[in-house]
Amino acid sequence: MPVTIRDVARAAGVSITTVSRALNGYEDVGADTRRKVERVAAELKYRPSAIARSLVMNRTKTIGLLVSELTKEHSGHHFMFGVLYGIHDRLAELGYDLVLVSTTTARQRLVSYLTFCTERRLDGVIVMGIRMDDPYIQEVLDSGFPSVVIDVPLLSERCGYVMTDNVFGAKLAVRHLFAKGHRVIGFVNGHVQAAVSRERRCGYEEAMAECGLVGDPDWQFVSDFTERGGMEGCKTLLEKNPDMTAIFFASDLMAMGGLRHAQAVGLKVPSDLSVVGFDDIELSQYVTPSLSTIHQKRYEMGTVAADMLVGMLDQGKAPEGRLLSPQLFERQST
Amino acid sequence: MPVTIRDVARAAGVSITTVSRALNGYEDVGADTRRKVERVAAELKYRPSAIARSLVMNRTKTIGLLVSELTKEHSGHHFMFGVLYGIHDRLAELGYDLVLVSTTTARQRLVSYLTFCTERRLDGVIVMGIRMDDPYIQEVLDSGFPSVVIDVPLLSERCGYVMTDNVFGAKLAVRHLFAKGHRVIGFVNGHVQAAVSRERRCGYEEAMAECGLVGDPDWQFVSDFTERGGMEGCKTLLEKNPDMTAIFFASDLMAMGGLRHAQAVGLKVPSDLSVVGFDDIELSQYVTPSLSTIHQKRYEMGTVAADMLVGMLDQGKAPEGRLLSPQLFERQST
DNA sequence: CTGTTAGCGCCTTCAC
DNA sequence: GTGAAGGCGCTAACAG
Repeated sequence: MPVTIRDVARAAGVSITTVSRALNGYEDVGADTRRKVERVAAELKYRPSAIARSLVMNRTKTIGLLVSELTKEHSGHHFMFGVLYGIHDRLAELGYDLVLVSTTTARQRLVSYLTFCTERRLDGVIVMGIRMDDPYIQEVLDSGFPSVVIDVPLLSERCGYVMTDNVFGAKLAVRHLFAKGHRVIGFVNGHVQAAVSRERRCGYEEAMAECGLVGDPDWQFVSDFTERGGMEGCKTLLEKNPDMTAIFFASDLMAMGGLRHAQAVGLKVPSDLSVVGFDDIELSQYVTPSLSTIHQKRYEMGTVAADMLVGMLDQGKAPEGRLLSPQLFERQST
Repeated sequence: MPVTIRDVARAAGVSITTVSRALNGYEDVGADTRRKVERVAAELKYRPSAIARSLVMNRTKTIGLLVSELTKEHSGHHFMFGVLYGIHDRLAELGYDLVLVSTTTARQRLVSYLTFCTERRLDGVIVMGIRMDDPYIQEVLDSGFPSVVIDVPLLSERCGYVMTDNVFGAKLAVRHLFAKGHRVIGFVNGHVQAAVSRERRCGYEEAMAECGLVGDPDWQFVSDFTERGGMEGCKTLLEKNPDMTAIFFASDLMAMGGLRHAQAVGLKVPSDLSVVGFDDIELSQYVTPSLSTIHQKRYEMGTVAADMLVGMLDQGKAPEGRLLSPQLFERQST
């Protein structure tokens, strides 16, 4: 039904090839021929079929965003949205489309990510919000599909990554609490399957050591990034360590749980207990007391990931590992 | 490079046609032929090219999500994410892909939505977060592109819509405040370009009349859905009407601004001033005092929109207008 | 400079 | 039940 290149060729009285060349900016076309073709194409409202082009060029100019747990309610959403924006905006600038690929749906649990990507002939993928132990994701990465992973340090021939410098971020948090006079500083971490958890823990321990504080295992609690988990972590740490005056949470949502617990047991924040989160989700400005936290550059993570992937695709650049510096945002909870 | 249907045919010792039929579940294929083809296809890890199929079938099984203002910071995000999830999940179940189409980027400001949709040969579009007066969007809707619009009541041959029953929602809010004993109830609305604003205003005025309250124009303020705008609206209304004891805001974010202003001028919520929002964004549970609000079924709006569009596409169903009932969530601010 | 000839990978009549 | 053509809309050699 739509007007094809053939229609334009006929109307302009030239061959299909010439139309193709004229419209794609090739130099070897007569100036007036080109003008005529352009005029006719415009008059006919010709829209070249990206599908047909993809078939012959063997490139779809489309990249997939692989996300797991893209469900109604999930603790990682706050973070992922920001990244999504960055990815989308930059990809659009670079002339790439973005299709969402999630694994939450019944249908997609049957077909692997890899099948999906291959069938759609995606040029590359950006992976986000996926646990390191996800069986399907490994398949994609092993397949040599050009990819960039958010928040997991995986580097190979065709796979780069971008993440926040979590070690540094955790150090910022601990140093801040130390500077505020705290000496018994707890740490509530996220689940072990997240690479960021390892790094944040590492940063916590290193910073504690730097500050000359002994690291007691009882000062740490492994949770799951949820608010409920944060409450539990806060409760446990305070019970085990009555002298604890500050806790660093590996996510804002967990810190919210911490604030809630403190309130429940009548502890004043920040005077009785100081709290630092991680992420700087929007919520953290709004709660009372507002939450001091480590800000991650979400949007920038997205643009960097998009740039890296397209660089690999269009310019054959090598994938790399990029660390973005986080920042401490001091608010009322410390 | 990837294995094609021809490779499978050769390896199975049958024709391309037979492979196609066997793999696509046609009946007129010998039982053992089918088994053999399936086995060979699996062994070779054959992945049919969605691109090639699209070209010949003239259908991409891809729908576009048109969003404007998909920027780093925007007041509508909270709402749009929920809808996005619903759309994506349902579309995946139905075998459709979702590509994001936004207009924020430099490149896309040059090409209209319509051009984009046509070139990608999208099967349909879902439109969300777009002002009614957006010049480009009209182009898409006029073009007869199968579409479903979120939050704007546009109904035509190829265009349906889904939105919350905003009139009813606003009434819920006003009735609730009335039931709490308030008689001077203000209303801070969003910008006029949003269809929902008209409806919420309508619901406010009708409910006021139902309650036997005279509607003073000074009780209303037209703002812009932002927190800052909400602050301003709250301030203005209270200055003009010192006896005002309750305000209904057309969005939670504006209500946040209201809460902030109240706090700034030393008004206690809810005793001095009661506040009701609209949307039930996540924030509203976390602020202190937590915000009473009109809950919108965001995820469901997405699934309904996806169902409607695919119904039009796959079953030739007629587009329709669907209203979803909101709910009052009573919290501490009233 | 421009047209002709081949496909890209797949589905679909139409014969056998 | 199966295969042989033809073509979806476009680009890419290769000739002239």
